Amino acid sequence: MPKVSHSMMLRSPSEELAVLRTSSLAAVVEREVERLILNGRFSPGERINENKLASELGTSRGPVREAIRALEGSGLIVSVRNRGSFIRRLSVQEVREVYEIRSALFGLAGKLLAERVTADQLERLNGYVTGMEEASRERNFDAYYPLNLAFHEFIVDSAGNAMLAQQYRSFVKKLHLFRARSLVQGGGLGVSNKEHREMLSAITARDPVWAHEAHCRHVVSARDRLLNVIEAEAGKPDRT
Amino acid sequence: MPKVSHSMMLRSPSEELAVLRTSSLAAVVEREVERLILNGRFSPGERINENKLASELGTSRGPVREAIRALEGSGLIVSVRNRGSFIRRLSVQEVREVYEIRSALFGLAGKLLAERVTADQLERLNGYVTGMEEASRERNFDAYYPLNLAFHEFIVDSAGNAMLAQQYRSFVKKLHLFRARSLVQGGGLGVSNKEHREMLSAITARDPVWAHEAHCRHVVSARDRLLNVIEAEAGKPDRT
DNA sequence: CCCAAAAAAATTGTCAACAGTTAACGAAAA
DNA sequence: TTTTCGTTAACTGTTGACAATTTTTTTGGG
Repeated sequence: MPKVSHSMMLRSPSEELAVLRTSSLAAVVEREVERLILNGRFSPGERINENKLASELGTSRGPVREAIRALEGSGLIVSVRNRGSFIRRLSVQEVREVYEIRSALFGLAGKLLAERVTADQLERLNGYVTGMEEASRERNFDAYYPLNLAFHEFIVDSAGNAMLAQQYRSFVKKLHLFRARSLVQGGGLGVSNKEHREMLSAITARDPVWAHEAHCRHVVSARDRLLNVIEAEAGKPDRT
Repeated sequence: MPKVSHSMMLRSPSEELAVLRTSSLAAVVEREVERLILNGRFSPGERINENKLASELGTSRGPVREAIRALEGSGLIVSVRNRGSFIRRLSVQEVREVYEIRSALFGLAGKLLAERVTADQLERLNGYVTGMEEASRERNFDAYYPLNLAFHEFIVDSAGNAMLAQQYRSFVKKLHLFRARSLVQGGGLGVSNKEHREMLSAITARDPVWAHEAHCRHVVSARDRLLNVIEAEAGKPDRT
């Protein structure tokens, strides 16, 4: 009896079977654990109990261990022999490192996109940006964030470098491994919109150097906003 | 009885045990398989036989499967359910993608290093570059390549971003997944030396923008050399 | 001789059991 | 009361077995 379906995305039994035919149980467990991490159901530093997880997902420990190793390979989990596997916890320094790398990757995406962008793509990019500006004016955060996410995804997906897109996503995921996940995507709507506008201008102008500059800066400034908040928090320790 | 030691780096029995106490068998297998891939004992596209590998390394299939999943997570292996796991094979397009990313990462390393380089580090960098120039004059390839490798490693390790260093290495490893591994590190000693000189100058000048430029260009030009060779090979198909 | 279907072998996917290690708990001594 | 030691429980590491699938070989017909 596959308890899997309970805690997973809803799927019809036939679909469930179709998935099991092409991807191993380990792969299913891997996706599920990643989801649990990204949703915050697993917190950074938390230990993963193989037995518990296996019975919750209705499998044995074998596939669970394989899934854990896969996630370890992609940097979301850290294992210590005989002690267990833990959700990776990023220090402030490591968050800084992630942003530096992400900045370089996103800058590359901007540059590549500027060199190859099509009219259709420009139109869609414009749609995202004006949409975000509108949502921002209306203080409609629930509309803003999905648009913001889609905008960034669209850029890295349109750059013509699949590995780059995958790596970029991998580093965005890593930011969920910081203790204060909620702070990461916070703040600075007005500033962001201005930056988005410039990115769009650079891409529209098909200017790779400018686009690289603008895209890099956008991530760096997101990093600075986050570090400022962290520093502010460090000042007034308590409150939780 | 651990047949492991045969195919691995030589270690005394006590050391062997010390390793086994801190790293699981799966981790040992993972390192070993990675070594086999990087040494070319496993070729891109080749299938990995779990039973065979397990008995060769003196373990059971469990740790082997875990190791395979870890390597899948870091992008060296691809698995298909019920068919097996295969050493990943990179297309020319994917090689191009790897170089683009590597260029961005190495450019970042150069920029960061230019901002924080110490006198000691400058001296060592200078040593590498003059060493390579000397080896190049003497046509001493056996001396050149280790120096070249150490030079690049030293740069990414000194940039003050551990994750960047790890990622950079990961992408260099991926280049071994191209069918013609041997071509990857070939050619262009004179040109490389000129580029190395400029990189050193930019770092010495502590000029982040220049260093970024120079480091990026260095990787791009390595890519172009490789792509030229590939194109030349495509012209005259046979010979193997 | 070649092709298709069936049988056999090989290989992967999953599981349950066992061994070894670590962590938790409680009792005895300082 | 605190600390230390020993016992017990929980958990991880590894293995071998079994089930399911794919690949190879064999066999029979055209």
